[in-house]
Amino acid sequence: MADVARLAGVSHQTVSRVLNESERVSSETRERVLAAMTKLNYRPNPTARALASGRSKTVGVITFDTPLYGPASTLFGIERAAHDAGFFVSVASLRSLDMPSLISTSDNLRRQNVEAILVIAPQREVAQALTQLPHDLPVVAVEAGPAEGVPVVAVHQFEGAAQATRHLIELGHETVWHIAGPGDWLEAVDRVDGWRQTLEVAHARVPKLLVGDWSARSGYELSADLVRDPGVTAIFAANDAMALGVLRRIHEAGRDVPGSISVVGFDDVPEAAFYTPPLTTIRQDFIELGRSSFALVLDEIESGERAALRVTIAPELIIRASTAPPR
Amino acid sequence: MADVARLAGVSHQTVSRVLNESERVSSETRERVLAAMTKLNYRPNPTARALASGRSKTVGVITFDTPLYGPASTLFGIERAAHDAGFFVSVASLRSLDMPSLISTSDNLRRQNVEAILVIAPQREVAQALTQLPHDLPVVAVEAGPAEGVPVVAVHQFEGAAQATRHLIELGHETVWHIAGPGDWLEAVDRVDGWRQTLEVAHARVPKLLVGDWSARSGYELSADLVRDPGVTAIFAANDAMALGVLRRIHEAGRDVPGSISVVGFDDVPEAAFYTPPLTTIRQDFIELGRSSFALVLDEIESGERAALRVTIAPELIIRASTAPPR
DNA sequence: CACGGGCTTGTGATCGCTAACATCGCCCAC
DNA sequence: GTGGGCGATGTTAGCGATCACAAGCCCGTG
Repeated sequence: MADVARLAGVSHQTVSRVLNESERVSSETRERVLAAMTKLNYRPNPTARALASGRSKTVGVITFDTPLYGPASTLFGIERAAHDAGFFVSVASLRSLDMPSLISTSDNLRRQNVEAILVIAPQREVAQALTQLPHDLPVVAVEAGPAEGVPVVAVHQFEGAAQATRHLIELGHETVWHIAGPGDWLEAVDRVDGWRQTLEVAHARVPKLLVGDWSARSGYELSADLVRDPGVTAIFAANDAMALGVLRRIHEAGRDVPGSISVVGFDDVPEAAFYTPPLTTIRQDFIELGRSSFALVLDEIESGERAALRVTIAPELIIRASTAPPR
Repeated sequence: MADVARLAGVSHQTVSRVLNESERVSSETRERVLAAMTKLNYRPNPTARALASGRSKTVGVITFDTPLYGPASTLFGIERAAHDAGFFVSVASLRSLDMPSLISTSDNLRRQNVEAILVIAPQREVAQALTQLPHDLPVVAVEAGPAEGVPVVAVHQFEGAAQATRHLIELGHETVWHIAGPGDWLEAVDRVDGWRQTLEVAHARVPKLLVGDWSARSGYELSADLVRDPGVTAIFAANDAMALGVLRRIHEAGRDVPGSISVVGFDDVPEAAFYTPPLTTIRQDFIELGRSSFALVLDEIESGERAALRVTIAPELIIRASTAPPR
């Protein structure tokens, strides 16, 4: 920086002003400084800037350690948006889902001078702990979060589940069985609610809830009894992987999809269209989710104000060959 | 830090020494300083450290923008290992796969003071560009990379493809068709080589190569002709998603897997065991891949020496129900 | 013609830490 | 007794930027 200043015949502070696009520099001087920068191939040092200004052009993302499609895609969505805005992304994963772990992870990020923290950890414990985090930094919960205290950007899970259930009811099924995600996941809970309330509105019986762990295996195992029951004609799995497990089980049991049983998933992973049969599911736009989340924190960072408390992204019912009217 | 020094009755430099675990501090003083740190709840500021020392305890990961299972899992593996070693991970994605983009991305990371760069971008262009990167920082190519000049940590693709092909040949198939990944992916190329050479060794005819884009859709579309040919009894797809597309196509064509056609995939995504039928595939341990990659850079960082040029991780053939002897 | 005010630019301190060198005891060997 | 060596600690400069304030200049106005 000193070299640039010397070459341009100005002080280091003027160079800094040019760098920060201050209005208080004459265009003539600015030109001279810019030319010097180019000539010397000068690039500002973000670390020094961060130290002096407290601003780092970096956001922290706290995620829990999973290669699940949703969180991974969301992370990429965030990265993409951050990159476009000239921000860096520092990732930290949660060791465990308790409060101390969240605090210490956020603390680490914080010490790195991140300007905001995005949390992709849609478990109830984490959401709760989130409200306890210091409020000096913008914090946004992505995918799911607490009801209040922290802004949340999420797909409307309730609505998605309702769409799935309604679709099956409207096809003429008497009721719909549900294989839920783990009870400590907020999304799982919302989907259960959407499913249950839709059934109730339709005056349909609410069958016993089955709870899986998002894995195809759990879908496979939990549906063992269901497929033996000829009364079961419609199953809504809380994600595509579990739906896949269900499809597998039904196939092994010699029943037909959708002839004998209809199945709906959730997520619309890229492969869902190629399952046997192609899966009717609820699409979540994770990239958009990441993008919106980043837009929200960026807004908070720049305005200095607390952002809207909830941004909701609409899910979309994708109808494929795994659903049909009951026989 | 000054506060800690004052409270402990020492100079700030001594505090710094304690922080950096220098041997030149008497244990008595160290205790006093540590006590003061605890009492004041002092945490060192990584930014200032980075500025003063040039060391940041951060590694950069360059990835290209994709939610593909492999890269995403690898990223998590790296994060996990980095976290365990007390390192931060800064992620930057590549705008495009050319050299300028790689250079500028690595430059960004570099300015953030990262101590090493891991590149998850197994495309040929990137690998080539990689060798042009400044060598003042440890750089490691993960998943695939150039033949020389940059250390590479990767699963042995050739071997995996050979295992897949051999498995089919040993079952008695006359030959094996292959649906490859995009030609600019090093892994895709290696798999093609493994497939071709295995066929040649077995004196089997080498059928025309089909080239997809990793998506289930491409597998589906490329296999349209194959399934109409009764001579086709074995297909090896270069990843599980494409294999899924193939399974779908075969199913639609009314042929049976594995009765009429055997199919093998690559990756062993968690869902592969639940495809219809469960997919025989080659498992790649992405988490281990990430872990090893980080271990390698950590070693380079700490020793200051250039690490081994290639770390290879063995793939594993997972036999499931999609393969059988030809009728 | 002197003075106030707006625009530009410069000066010095500062962010929180580490590097390099200086200093201070203390013990040992000659 | 004295010089040397060594371990422990302190002092002084940076690292590369920003911030707060000061200063100079030009202009319009009373």
